[in-house]
Amino acid sequence: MVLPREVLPREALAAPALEAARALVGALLVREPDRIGRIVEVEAYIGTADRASHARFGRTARNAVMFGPPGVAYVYLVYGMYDCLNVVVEPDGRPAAILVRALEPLAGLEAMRDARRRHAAARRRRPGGDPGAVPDERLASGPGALAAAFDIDRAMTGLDLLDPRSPVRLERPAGVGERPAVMATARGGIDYAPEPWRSLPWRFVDPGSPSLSGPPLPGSVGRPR
DNA sequence: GCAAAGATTTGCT
DNA sequence: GCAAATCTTTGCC
Repeated sequence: MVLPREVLPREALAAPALEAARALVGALLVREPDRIGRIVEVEAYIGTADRASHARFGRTARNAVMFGPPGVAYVYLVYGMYDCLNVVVEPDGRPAAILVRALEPLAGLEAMRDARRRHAAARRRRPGGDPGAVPDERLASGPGALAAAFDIDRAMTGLDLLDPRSPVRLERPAGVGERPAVMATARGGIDYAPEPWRSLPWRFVDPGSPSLSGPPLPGSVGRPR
């Protein structure tokens, strides 16, 4: 991208999870050598009491990194098919993670399209559709699609996303940048969780983005995204 | 050791 | 709007 960038400061992610989540909206996800996306949708999963969080069973082999220091990647496989990228937040010892649900593609769109096609072909079950045919702005809309477009998988769990040498990094435009307006809504895909967890407004989006996943925002016009 | 369910996506009815 | 695809993680016997 044209503008100068800098790695996100770790303090922004050591903050309480809801603050860290807001700070991630508008940040950049960089995938070496050529892919960049602007984060426009995230969800927070906080503590062992959150009945929607993987940390609700306490510390296990899978979620161990959630209990570690902030800025580290936690990638898990969902429904046996899709990898999902989380950013560990809050200080060491407190289990919290932010699920990165959607990006606005900024650079490397062809690489994203190729990666989507490659991952779809690997799951050679269903004939028909071509995931590489989605419009540019939807190449990384949804956590599974995002991980596919950026070639992110479970082997990257534990990777420091704030290390300038990491192949996947969190950055931001350098200098004094205006941050986007952020809207809070309920999290999705957690019908298994009881109230109040199911309805907590722990999903944060840039409401102006054409790259959001899921149903239309409350109050938005019924135009398709 | 086995059964159940899941932080999703896609295509078809 | 609904259901299938797919396999790891977790819980319970």
